[in-house]
Amino acid sequence: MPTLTAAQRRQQDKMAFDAYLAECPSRKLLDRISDKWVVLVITALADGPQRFSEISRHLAGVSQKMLTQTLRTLERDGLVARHVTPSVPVRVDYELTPLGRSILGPIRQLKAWAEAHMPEVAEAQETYDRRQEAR
Amino acid sequence: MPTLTAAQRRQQDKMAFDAYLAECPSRKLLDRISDKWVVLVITALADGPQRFSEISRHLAGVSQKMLTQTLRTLERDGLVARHVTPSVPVRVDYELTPLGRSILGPIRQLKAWAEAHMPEVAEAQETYDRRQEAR
DNA sequence: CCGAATCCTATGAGATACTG
DNA sequence: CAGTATCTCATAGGATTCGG
Repeated sequence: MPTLTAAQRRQQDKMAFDAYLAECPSRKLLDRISDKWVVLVITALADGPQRFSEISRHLAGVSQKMLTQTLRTLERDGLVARHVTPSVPVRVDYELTPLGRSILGPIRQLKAWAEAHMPEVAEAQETYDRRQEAR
Repeated sequence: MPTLTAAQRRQQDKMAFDAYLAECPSRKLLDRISDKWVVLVITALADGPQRFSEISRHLAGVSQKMLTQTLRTLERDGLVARHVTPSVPVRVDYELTPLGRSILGPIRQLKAWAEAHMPEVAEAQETYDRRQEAR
């Protein structure tokens, strides 16, 4: 018999995960989504379902190994759905699940931030490096 | 002599960085900020300046090597400022720069997402794994 | 207390070759 | 086309030791 209401349970669940704690599963999840390829794949899939080769072309320089690996992990975590059309040759499409779309906002912002603030970061680096070599 | 107006230049600069391209510096920047420790350090510093040991205690399980490394990179990229008080023993404080605070939003959301959606992800994993072992 | 330096191991990640 | 399987090399990251 439950001693908590459903609302209390939900509140509890919310507080139950703290990425600051090493053993907390949310720390591992954070580690998995804090990944260059994850960010790029998710933002690429924002436009709609895409085939393996389309994604591959979209993300210049990704090896098929990393792409496969990233897509598998995302599928297992429930962020991406995989649809196989058993034709010859096979056709495989990937698309964001509702859960996957729920992370789209933060991830897009991260990518946008990196692209928008490159000049400032580059300048900061030059300043830092100049200071270092002056020792 | 410039063939573009300042506004056009600004627009150009904005478009000039594309993380989808392998050689683009913004791809590397994205790679650096898409990091578990970066996310945790930045969110920890959101509360205000903190000493090395304070951050260390805040992020359970971080080795001092990773913390130092992360802080150095963030300092070089201009996201974090380092203040040394030459007492004995030395006191070192870290704080977010304005540039560092500008990324706080996206990063906080990422951490919050991981903590909030752990149950759904865990369930997705179980479903996935059950499907796999049924083969 | 804050960190640099070193050593060591596990994982990351590309290149290549092969299959349904 | 969409993978899987290996191989190889580089990097991540922990443990430990030492220094200002």
